Amino acid sequence: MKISLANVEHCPVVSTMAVIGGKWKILIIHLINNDVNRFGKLSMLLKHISRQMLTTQLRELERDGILERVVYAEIPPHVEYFLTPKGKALIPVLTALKDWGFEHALGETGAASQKAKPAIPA
Amino acid sequence: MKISLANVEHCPVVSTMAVIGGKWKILIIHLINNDVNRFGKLSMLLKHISRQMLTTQLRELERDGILERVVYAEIPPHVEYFLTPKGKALIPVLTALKDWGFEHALGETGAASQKAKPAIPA
DNA sequence: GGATGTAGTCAGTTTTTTCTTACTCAAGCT
DNA sequence: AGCTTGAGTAAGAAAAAACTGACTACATCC
Repeated sequence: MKISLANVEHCPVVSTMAVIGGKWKILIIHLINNDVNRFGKLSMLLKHISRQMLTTQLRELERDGILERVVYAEIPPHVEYFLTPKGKALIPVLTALKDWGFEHALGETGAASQKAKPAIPA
Repeated sequence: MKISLANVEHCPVVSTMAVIGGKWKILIIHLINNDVNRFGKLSMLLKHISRQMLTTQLRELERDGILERVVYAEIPPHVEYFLTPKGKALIPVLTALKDWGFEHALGETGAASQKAKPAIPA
């Protein structure tokens, strides 16, 4: 989520949204928090994300200090992702989002149902 | 409660993000929660939002049951926006976002590090 | 009889985000 | 000698989000 200098109101909420607002980011954070920490595995679970998107999102999350990228010098390549403390601190946010979603949004809102195209088919 | 990895598409987190993920939505919710409930006032405080954007976001939030639009039959037009109970239930989300932002994102991340004057009263 | 004020709408364009398809690298196996 | 594997890159296109500037309506005030 790109936020131009002109409209950032130095608001902590906006700052946070800038970090987790990407289309796949909270999902990625959630998966990594559940020990899905390899690129291929993430790619498999997030079936409809392109590899490039996944790379981009991972890089941004890394840049923002949310996760750490650990490269093992092996062939074929082996990379693992972990949440940093800063990333783990996002869990309460995840929880709040989840709680609200459970109670108010599952399969009913216009916004949620329009964008169907499930990330992972049931 | 843990989210099943097999059902990420029914993920409440995703549903919630679909509702509040717009560029201005949490800000609008925040302002309305602080009794800024008229179009013109919102437009003034969100200096850099276009009127059309504001209209669109308000309409979407209304469609998603987050806020209620009350029209008074007056000239010049008089419209007020209020959070519904469903919308008020988002306050904990707002709080979680704000808390994380205060502690981890203000003026430091790549995504959110643009500096600006605070224009939104906390 | 023109300006004022509120809450918009409309058409068209630009910017940003996301997707598609093809390609890479280097070791190990067959 | 070629296929497989994991974790990506590159280039370009398509789709979505956001922006711009001009325009509307109508009662009241000056």
